[in-house]
Amino acid sequence: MNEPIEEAANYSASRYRTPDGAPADIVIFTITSTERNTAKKSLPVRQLEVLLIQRKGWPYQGHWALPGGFSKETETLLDSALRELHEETGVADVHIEYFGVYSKPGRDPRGWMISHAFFALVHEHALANRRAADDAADVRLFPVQEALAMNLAFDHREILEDALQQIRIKMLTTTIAKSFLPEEFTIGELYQVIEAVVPDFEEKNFIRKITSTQSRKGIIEEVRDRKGELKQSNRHSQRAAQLYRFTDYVPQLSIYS
Amino acid sequence: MNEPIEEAANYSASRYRTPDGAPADIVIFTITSTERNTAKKSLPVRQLEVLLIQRKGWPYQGHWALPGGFSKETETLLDSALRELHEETGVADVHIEYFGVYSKPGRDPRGWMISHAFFALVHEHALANRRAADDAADVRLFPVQEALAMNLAFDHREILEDALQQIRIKMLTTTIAKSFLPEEFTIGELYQVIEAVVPDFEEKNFIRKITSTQSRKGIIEEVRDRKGELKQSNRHSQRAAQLYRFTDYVPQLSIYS
DNA sequence: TAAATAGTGTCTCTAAGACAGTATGTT
DNA sequence: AACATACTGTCTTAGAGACACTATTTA
Repeated sequence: MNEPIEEAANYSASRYRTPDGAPADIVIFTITSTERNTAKKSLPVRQLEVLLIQRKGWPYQGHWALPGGFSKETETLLDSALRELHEETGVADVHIEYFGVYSKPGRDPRGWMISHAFFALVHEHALANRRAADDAADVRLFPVQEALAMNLAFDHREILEDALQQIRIKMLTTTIAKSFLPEEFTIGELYQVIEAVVPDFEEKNFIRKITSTQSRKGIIEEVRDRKGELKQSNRHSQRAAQLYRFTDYVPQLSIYS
Repeated sequence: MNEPIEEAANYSASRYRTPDGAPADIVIFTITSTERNTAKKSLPVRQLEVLLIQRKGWPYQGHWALPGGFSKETETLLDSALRELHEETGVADVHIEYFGVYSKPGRDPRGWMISHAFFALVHEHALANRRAADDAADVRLFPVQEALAMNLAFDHREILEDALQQIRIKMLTTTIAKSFLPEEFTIGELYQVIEAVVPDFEEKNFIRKITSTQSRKGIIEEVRDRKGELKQSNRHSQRAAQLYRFTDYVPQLSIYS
């Protein structure tokens, strides 16, 4: 920026073909809870779902697609994604993360579109008051397995697969589980959330490991009330369960130690 | 793609401002070895270095920058990055990975440029026959600490910082160390490579852990010659050291197990 | 024979993993 | 009292962490 301005005159940017747009597409995940019909209190069934919109116009009219929109010159791609997320769901202040670019020639019949993919992790209740935006005929949550079997618009199936792979890895290596949980949660709830995202997750002594292993016990901490008493919840069982919250600590993983 | 073609006529893509280009920038890392001047054979000093080019024209003329180039409509961004990497270094078939997008308004005085950042990990000897490309006045390797202290073009310092953070995490959680090592290497060499990328890496019983810990010993394996004898090397010491190679196994890390 | 790297012995403490057993409080 | 979840006891084996010690070869 410290070059003489007149040099710019010698630069011709438009000698080459330029992209026709830079959309941001968002894979919005949530975990829904459904109560089971049992004799006593029991754990709900938790399922990972993804928000899709039904396209109103050309191309792929009537097909289900990931919500998204074109980025503007005056904003970053993250800004575009946040704007789109807010338009589509009314939520702000959630976990959102960039995870990939899709640039295969011919992927969009409208022209040369380089698409930027984000994933967002949202509480179920935050999606209560969603509505179809201008460019959508309908908005719905689909279980991920169902969405993967659908004939989605563009290369959105590939994007969804990649997003899913990403959050499976991150669920196990970071504390993103907290995006799906209330501030204070039980070990059983945490276990269920991990299971909903990573189907083959299985830890026999989960409660042991996470609460009494030196190297990991810093991840979560017991919740106490003002009197310093341990705070418990019996929302899922007769026997009350200890409540925990995440700390700010994130362990550094390594294959060499 | 199963919509009637004539619908496309109703779509006007150019109602909005479109990007002026989608460059791919590459952070090319290598580890250089310098022999120490000691009485006996000794381990070389290994240093992480990054390849920079000196810009020939406007903007940022004379400044050092990451190599990069504009993507074309007929290729993916990975193709652009590979093309650029090959032009700049003559190498193909190396570890290259996408890691981020840079879209802050005003980041490039030439216009609305959304830049895509890759990192590549290259053997030192592969950079022997590099030369300045058309758009560069000079090409050189810089130690990363030195590069970070320079006044790089555009937002390339930020990109370099992000790339460095990425490879530090990946050095410890994946087997990218093999990109910097020969096919067969000693434990001492592996340790040095990790140290060069992650300065505060320290494992007292490294050889123990990596060779005799059940959960990790699958990462590398001892090399044997045709007769089945253990193969050793004395390139860095009087006492020969066992040679190892990476297997295809990559451990799955988790904070919950 | 000393330099420089490579590797082993040994000890203590903590964690992993399995799994049976106990705890709690409603319907 | 049976259900459904939430833990705890106990045992065995494996790994971490520290650090002094031995091994190998040749300038």
